[in-house]
Amino acid sequence: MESSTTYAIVEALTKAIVEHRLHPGTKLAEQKLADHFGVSRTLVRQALFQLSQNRLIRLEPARGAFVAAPSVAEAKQVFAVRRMLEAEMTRAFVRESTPARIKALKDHVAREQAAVDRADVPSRNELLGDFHVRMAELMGNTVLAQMLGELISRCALITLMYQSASAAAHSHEEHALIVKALAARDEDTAVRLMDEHLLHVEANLTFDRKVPSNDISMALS
Amino acid sequence: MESSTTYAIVEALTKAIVEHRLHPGTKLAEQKLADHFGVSRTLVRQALFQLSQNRLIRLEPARGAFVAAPSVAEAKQVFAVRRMLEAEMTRAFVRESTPARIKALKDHVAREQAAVDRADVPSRNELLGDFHVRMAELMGNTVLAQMLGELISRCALITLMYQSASAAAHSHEEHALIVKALAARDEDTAVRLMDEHLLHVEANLTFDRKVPSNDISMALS
DNA sequence: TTTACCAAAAGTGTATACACATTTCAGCTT
DNA sequence: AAGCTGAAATGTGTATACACTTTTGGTAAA
Repeated sequence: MESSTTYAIVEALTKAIVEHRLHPGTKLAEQKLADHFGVSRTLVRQALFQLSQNRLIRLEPARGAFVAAPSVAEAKQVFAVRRMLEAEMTRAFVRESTPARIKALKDHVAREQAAVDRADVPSRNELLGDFHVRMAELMGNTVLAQMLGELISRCALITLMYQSASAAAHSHEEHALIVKALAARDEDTAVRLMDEHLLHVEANLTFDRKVPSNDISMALS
Repeated sequence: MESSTTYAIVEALTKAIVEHRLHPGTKLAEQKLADHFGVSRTLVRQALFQLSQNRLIRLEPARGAFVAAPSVAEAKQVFAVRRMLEAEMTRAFVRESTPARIKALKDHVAREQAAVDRADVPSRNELLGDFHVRMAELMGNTVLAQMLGELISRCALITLMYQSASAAAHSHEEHALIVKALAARDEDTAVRLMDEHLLHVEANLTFDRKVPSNDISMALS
């Protein structure tokens, strides 16, 4: 089972949704997508189902697929869970910290810095989200990493793209501070900084709604 | 989109897997399942894909679907994440506790007691797992509840069914103690009890492997 | 002008067909 | 007897067909 074609469709749609070329509420008609990708509806349906599991789209029975529009309440819940998870993760990170792990995080923050400097918006957003996943991965807990990845991508729609440039820079600085505290093995500070960081990101979300674009091909091309 | 027929297939297979009528490693051939449920392979494939997302089965390209066999390492990771999440959840529960929420948990524990008393194994196992999901639901955080539900079902294969009767009774007693601490608004005790409870459950897992049964119809009937 | 209705168009839900990959197993070789 | 080979059988991957539902758009009645 499992086709890489389906995966390519999922990736393309995910990118388009996260980058807001496809606005929340936009209908994703199967045949149109099939034509665009040059495949049958079968593969498109598989991709749509997968995207629905990632909460990037909603599937309505007999009506079709629509780009999701996560509510404010849902975003708050996601952040509440992230704070729970990441506070403990940070604590565990300090306790089991190794030079290699610290270095890996420092490298990541350096890449963030580079992306921020050259105003590379897509890279910047991806790296800012990946910081958190990277921490989980470094802990060697793939389940945790996947879970966090899910949570983050779930509100990528909101968190990543609705963030302003200054908010992004702010996020990056906070990541740097967190790494500094981790390196110093200052557990309480690291945990506090992580918690505050997530609260800041949450507070900076903007929840504006835009008009659906109805030209899917244009958005994907 | 989304068919209730597919859902029924997912439920039936989930039940069969969790209750170990289908052993880890068993191949789930699409046509056989289709015949058994009286539908086409289309719906079976949808169901299998969904089950693979829940980690109850593995999909191997061009080879088919097999009942998953979570490794010890994976189970430990799942429990590590659960401890993170549930420690914080317990803390939050105490802080935002209300009489209604306490009562709901007490009722749940009473139902557990009943199931344990009448040695109703399926109900007992379901209720023991649901205790944790119930707490999340009571917090009003559906995202958290879903996430926990996912984690729990992910290792339902291991946790629920490989538990002995005495371990189940032990779990139930610990739930009762946790609720007691919650009712007393004793945050530290509640958190500690929850953490210990999860460690106990983890410690009691048995990781024996059984021979695959190759008669799917029999297992499902 | 607005609302109600119905037929055509478009779209989803499921089954089936067929191409291609994997597994199985009989027959051959060593 | 054990191992290799290849053809048949089995099974998955994708496309297509068709039934049924929703949406659309136009016409007629209020």
